[in-house]
Amino acid sequence: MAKYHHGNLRNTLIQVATELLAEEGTHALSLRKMAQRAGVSHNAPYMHFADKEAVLAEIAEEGFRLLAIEIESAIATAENSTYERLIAASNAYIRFALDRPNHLQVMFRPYEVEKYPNLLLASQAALNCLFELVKSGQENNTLIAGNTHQMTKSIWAMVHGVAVISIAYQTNMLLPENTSIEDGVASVFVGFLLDGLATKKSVPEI
Amino acid sequence: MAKYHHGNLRNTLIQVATELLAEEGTHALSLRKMAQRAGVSHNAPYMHFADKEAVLAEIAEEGFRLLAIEIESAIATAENSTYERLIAASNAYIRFALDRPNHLQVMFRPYEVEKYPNLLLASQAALNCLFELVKSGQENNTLIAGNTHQMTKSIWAMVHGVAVISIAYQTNMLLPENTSIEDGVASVFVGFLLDGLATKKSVPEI
DNA sequence: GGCGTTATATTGGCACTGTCAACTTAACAC
DNA sequence: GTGTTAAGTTGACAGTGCCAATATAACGCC
Repeated sequence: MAKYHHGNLRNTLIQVATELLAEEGTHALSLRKMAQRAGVSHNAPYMHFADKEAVLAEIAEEGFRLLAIEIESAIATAENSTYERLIAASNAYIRFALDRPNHLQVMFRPYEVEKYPNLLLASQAALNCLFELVKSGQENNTLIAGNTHQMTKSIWAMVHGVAVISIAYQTNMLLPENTSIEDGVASVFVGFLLDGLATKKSVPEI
Repeated sequence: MAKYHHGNLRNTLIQVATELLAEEGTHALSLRKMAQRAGVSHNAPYMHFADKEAVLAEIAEEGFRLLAIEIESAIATAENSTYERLIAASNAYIRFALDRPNHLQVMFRPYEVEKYPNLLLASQAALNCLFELVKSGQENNTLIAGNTHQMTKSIWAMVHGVAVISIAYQTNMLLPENTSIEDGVASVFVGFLLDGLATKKSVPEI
C-alpha cells in the first residue's frame, strides 16, 4: 500500500465519479471535475484511463456488479418459489434503476464492446443470476421447457424495458396511479410474461 | 415562403442535426457543427431553440412520429390477425431501433417532460398504435381481458427492452446465432409475452 | 416610397471540456 | 546512491454551450 503521490488514485477516481454521476447526472460528469474532487490535477486521470469512455466503462462495470449483488440478495430473501424469486429479482432491478437512473444510463451506453471485455463479463454475471433462477424453475417444472438463455433474456428485456421507460418519463407512467413499483411489476408486467412462461397451460397457441 | 436571411432555418437545423446524429452519434452532435452544416453562424440556432436540449427534444419528437409511421405501416401490411399484427409492430419497432440507434437513444433521454409537452404527445401517439391493436385483440377475444393500457405497456416495455439491449451490445446477443431479428422477436420474446396475454389458457396461475 | 419595429442572424467573448506534449517528482531496483 | 520508470503537473489547443452586443433584412404602417 505504498503511496506514490496520491495513493490509489484509480479507485478514488471511479468512486468520486460515481458520486458526481449520482449528484449531477451523466451530462455534467467531466474528467476535470472528478480530478478536482479527487484533489489531483486535471490530467492525472490519464495515468489510469485511456480516455473518458474508459472511465465510464469502469463505472458501468461497477454498476453491473452492484446490480448483481442486489438481485442476488433479493432472491435470497424471497420466498422459496420460482415465481416469488423472479418477481423479487425483477423488483430489485427496477429499484436499482429508479434509485440510480444515471448509473443505469451509463451502464447501457453504446460502448465498443471489444474494448471493454470486463464490462461485458460483469453484465453477463448479473444476467446469470436470472439465468440460474429460470433454470431451477424449469427443473422443478414451474417454468416451461425451452431455451433457458432465451427465456432469461426475455425476462431481462422486459424488466429492463420497464426500468428504462420509467426513468425516461421520470414517473411511473407505466403503472396506474397509487400503484407501487413493486406491485406493478408483480401484478402486471412480469406477471404477464411469466404467464407466458409458466407451465400448466392447455392451449398456448393463439 | 419569404426568405429572411436563411429561409426556414428551424427545419433545416433539425434535419441537419438528424443527419449528423446518424453519421457521428449522439456524442459528437454539437450545435456549432449543425450550424456550420446549415451554413449559418454558430449562434443562429439560438433564434429557434432555447438550448441544445430543446433541439434534441425536437429530434426525439420527430423520431416518435417516424416510429409511429413505421409501426402503422407494418400493421397495415401484416396479415389480419392480432397476433400477426403485434409481431409485425414489434418487428417494426426493433428494426427502427437497429437502423437508427442514435436516434432512439435521443428519444429516450431523461428530458424534463414538462418542458416538452409535444415530445410526450408524440411518444404517446406512437404508443397508441399498439394500444389500438391490443384493444381490437381484446374485442375479438384473441387477448385476455384486462387493463388495455397496462397490457399495451407491457408489450412496449418488452419490445423496447429488446431493442435497447440489442443496441447496447451492438449485436443480437439476445438471440441465438443465425436467427434474424424478426424470427427472434416472433418466436421468442414477444411470443412468450403474448402467450401470457393470450386467451384459451386453463390455469394461468403458477 | 420612407420609417420604425421586430424577428433573424452575426461577431466576439467566456468558462468549460477532452486530450496532447513537455516537464517534474517520487518510488523502486540494483 | 543513482538511474529508470511510473505517477502526477503545467501549459496549451481546438472544440463546446451559451451570453451580450451588434448588424441586417423583412414587415406593417403612414
